[in-house]
Amino acid sequence: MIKQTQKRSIETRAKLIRVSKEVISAHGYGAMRVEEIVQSAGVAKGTFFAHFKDKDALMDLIIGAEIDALLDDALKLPQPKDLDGLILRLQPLMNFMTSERYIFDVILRHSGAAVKEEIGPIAQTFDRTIEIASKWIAKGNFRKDVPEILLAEGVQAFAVQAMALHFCAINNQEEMHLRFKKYLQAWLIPAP
Amino acid sequence: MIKQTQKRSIETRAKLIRVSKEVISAHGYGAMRVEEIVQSAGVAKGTFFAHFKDKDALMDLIIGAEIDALLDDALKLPQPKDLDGLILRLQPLMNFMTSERYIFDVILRHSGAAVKEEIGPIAQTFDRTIEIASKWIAKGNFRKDVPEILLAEGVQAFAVQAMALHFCAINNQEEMHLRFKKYLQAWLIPAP
DNA sequence: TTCAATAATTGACCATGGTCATAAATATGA
DNA sequence: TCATATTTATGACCATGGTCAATTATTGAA
Repeated sequence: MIKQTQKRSIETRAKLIRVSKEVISAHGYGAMRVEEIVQSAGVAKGTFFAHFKDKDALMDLIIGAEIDALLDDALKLPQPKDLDGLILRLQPLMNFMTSERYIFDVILRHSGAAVKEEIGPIAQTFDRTIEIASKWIAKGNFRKDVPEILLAEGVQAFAVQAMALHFCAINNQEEMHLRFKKYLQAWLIPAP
Repeated sequence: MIKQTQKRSIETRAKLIRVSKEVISAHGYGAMRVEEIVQSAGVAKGTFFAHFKDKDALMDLIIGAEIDALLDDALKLPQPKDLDGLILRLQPLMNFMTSERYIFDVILRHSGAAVKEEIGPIAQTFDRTIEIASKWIAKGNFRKDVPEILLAEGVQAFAVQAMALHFCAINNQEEMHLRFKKYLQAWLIPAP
């Protein structure tokens, strides 16, 4: 038997997401409170959890959508061919991910999905990023001794590392990108 | 003026840590409840937070100590010289870090310290791991076109990536180590 | 020993995410 | 349209981490 989803339910869910985005753009991700969302949306607290497994699930959705939008933007620009171009394309992504400690934490929690069947929005964007990056890498002037998918996975690993260190001490965003470049230089263009 | 620490305080703190370790070894890290700790220790809840900034701070301490012990173990063994040896030395570390999803989350949260002055136990073990790994790498038969510190940072980045993917879908520990090896082969012994 | 200053502890209270039995709304078949 | 089944919404309640003004213990100088 297939569960029938009523129009009312779809509307409530949409309202919750819309209100959440409004609240977030006003006060940031970390300050979002479920209580505030349900009050602004005019529904009961239980309704929120009838639509989203937990607060993190909604965050997964909204942050995942934001990342997807940034990937769309990156695809509108000409394909990068060298290291600097590659880094430049990934910069908006990394800047968003590090714009709030809370965002980065949510992303880390969701970057590996719990089970393959229920792979969440953020985990999907990670897959998508690897797919996109591997195509860029294949077309560019980078090492060829290793499959481009592996190279793309490495780019992601280094991006995470650079972002994690960004929250350390007095590192600013410029420093983060410099560190990222140092990693990628050694990873994508080795010269032993 | 220097704060005088009384013996009583030191004892209370030690008791809290001891009880916490007991409770954790009985039920795991994720199941630890502050309420249970203070009851077992026979102190008030406020006392816990007088000794530790928050629950995470205690976890940082205990998990950091565990990692340090594993690093000590690794240093007792002969120094690795090839890729398999390197991976073998890091295996106990990675197995512990992935033995509970909660542990891995705590580690990720603390791997980059908030400010340099108050770098926590886990962040310190990350520094120490890089230091140790870089020495191993310097002595081994690996690429020389890049400083060993950078190589060690990369090893850590790939370890985190392999561990994160371990929680994805049906990956077991063997698969995690295989993936790790694939990364390190390309990172430490490139052949372009 | 006494007393004032400082350190340590206490526990009632709060903040916030999350649950679940119950009620209300909606769809469906006769 | 009515009766019944299914979906959706409700809000009192719970779990758990965390706060802080008040209390108690300790120390050291007179």
